[in-house]
Amino acid sequence: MGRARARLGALYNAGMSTTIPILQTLKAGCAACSMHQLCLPMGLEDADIERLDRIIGRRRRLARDEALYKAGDSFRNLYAVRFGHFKTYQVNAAGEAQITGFQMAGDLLGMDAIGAGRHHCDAVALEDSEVCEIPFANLEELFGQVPALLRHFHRLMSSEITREQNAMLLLGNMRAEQRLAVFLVNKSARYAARGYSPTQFALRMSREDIGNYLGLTIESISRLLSRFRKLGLVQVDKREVTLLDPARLKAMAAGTEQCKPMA
Amino acid sequence: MGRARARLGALYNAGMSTTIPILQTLKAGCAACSMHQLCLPMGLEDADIERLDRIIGRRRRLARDEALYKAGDSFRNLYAVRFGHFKTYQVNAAGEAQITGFQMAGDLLGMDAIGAGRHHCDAVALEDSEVCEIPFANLEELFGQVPALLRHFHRLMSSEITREQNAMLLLGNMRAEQRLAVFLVNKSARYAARGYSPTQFALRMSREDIGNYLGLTIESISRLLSRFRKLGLVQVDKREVTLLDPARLKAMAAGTEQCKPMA
DNA sequence: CGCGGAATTGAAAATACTCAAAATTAGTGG
DNA sequence: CCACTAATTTTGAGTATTTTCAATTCCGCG
Repeated sequence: MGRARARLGALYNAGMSTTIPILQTLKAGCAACSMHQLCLPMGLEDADIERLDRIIGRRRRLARDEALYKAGDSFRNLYAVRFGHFKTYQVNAAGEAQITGFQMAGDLLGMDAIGAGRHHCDAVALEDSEVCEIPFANLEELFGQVPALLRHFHRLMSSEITREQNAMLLLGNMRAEQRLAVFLVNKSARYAARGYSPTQFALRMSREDIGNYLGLTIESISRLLSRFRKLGLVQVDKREVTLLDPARLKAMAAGTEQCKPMA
Repeated sequence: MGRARARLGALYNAGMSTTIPILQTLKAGCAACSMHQLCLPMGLEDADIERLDRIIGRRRRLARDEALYKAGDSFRNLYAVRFGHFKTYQVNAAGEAQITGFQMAGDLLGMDAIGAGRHHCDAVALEDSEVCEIPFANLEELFGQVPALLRHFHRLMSSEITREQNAMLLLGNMRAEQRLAVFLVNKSARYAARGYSPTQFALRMSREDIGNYLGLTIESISRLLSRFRKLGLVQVDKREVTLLDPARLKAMAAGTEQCKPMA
């Protein structure tokens, strides 16, 4: 986690993480963004989307393993993921990390920093990604003029609270097997909401990240995936996952069914 | 948890949970409330506190074990705790609960319901308590007129996210001993912030509730408390706790120190 | 072709859980 | 106010799930 060094120069070099002029020119705004049904502009009228567009800052591209922000950075912007995937994690006094979430296109990053005016987790790209920078001060101004925007923002923050309460439920009283089922079913639903296949998708994160997020070790994740595979619940090829029995997985996620390790 | 029936008629009868006329008359508003430095009106000017006062609904008293709201209830109000203590918990498909937080005077309840317009956890009084009902629709109106209020509200929601991320860290990668240390140190800090002793306070919740919150069993909590007691870290009498070695407890909470069970 | 990170698998160990019983405390009714 | 009953807490013994440690294997990439 903390030891993950940015592997620059894979597809993008360090310079790419700053704004690319040609993209600025091509910038089409929220209305044209495929995520505007999920993201901050959701439900806004065209005129209001326009106003939102005007305050949105530059786009930022991040190479895999590059940090969008780090704990301790002062808070100025929220970020909307345009494409790619991120993880956010907190590091405790002993230097161990806990991943608190995985974010994908349409998700908003940085809301936890509003309270203290300072980020207290790291946000790192899991693959080459792009975000919209949303200067929070400007957004606050706009809230006064676009009530629908404010209301949606509150819904987003509230949903973030709900998401984390669900994570507490998972970490607090589910067995390993159920945790992984919940994880897979969740990912499935999130891809479905974005128009992708609910049964076939790529995990963007390492087994270690999954384990960390679910409060388990990498070995446990590996063993569980093997078990799920042997039971015909999933098909796994590297990070490509196919859910072969979504119904059973959902039942396991709900806790109404379980699977024993085979003899 | 789910089986806890409201034990009415202890100090207050069922009728007390509705508004008591004499209290309405005596109602002095936020400015006079001892919690206004921590609660929603924090940092507001007198004139704005006045405006906030005008939208605040009735006060509600709750007897021990009485529910302020239940999962599924439609969301209309936020609640500010005036005195007493609450727990919020979510129930999963299998009927098991996970306590997601303990709230005390000055805390705001219900923010997680804004997103869906519906509560998805139960909030239950741990002792006889009182809350201010804050109609959210009115609060939203006021946001447009009192920017400082909106800003503080955002800080509160954001802090709620932060709190839950810390809970994830706790549940995801701390051992039992460290979890309990964090719990005690947290309580200590929260009482200190309210002007009470940081070293001596009453736990308002059962061992079962503590265990549930920390992702441990009641037996583990009991054993850990015994161990802490034998090591001279705390003194425990029923639910009365005295922190005898706060420094050591803080070190344990931070993960820089640990204590083995004695031979 | 070989290096290195990531993932898998196995065996042993540890932490926390379950089950059970006893002790203590709180609540209820006489 | 006391006694009885129910609920909560404590403690013990045995167990289970998950971790830890270790050894391979797999794969991408130079």
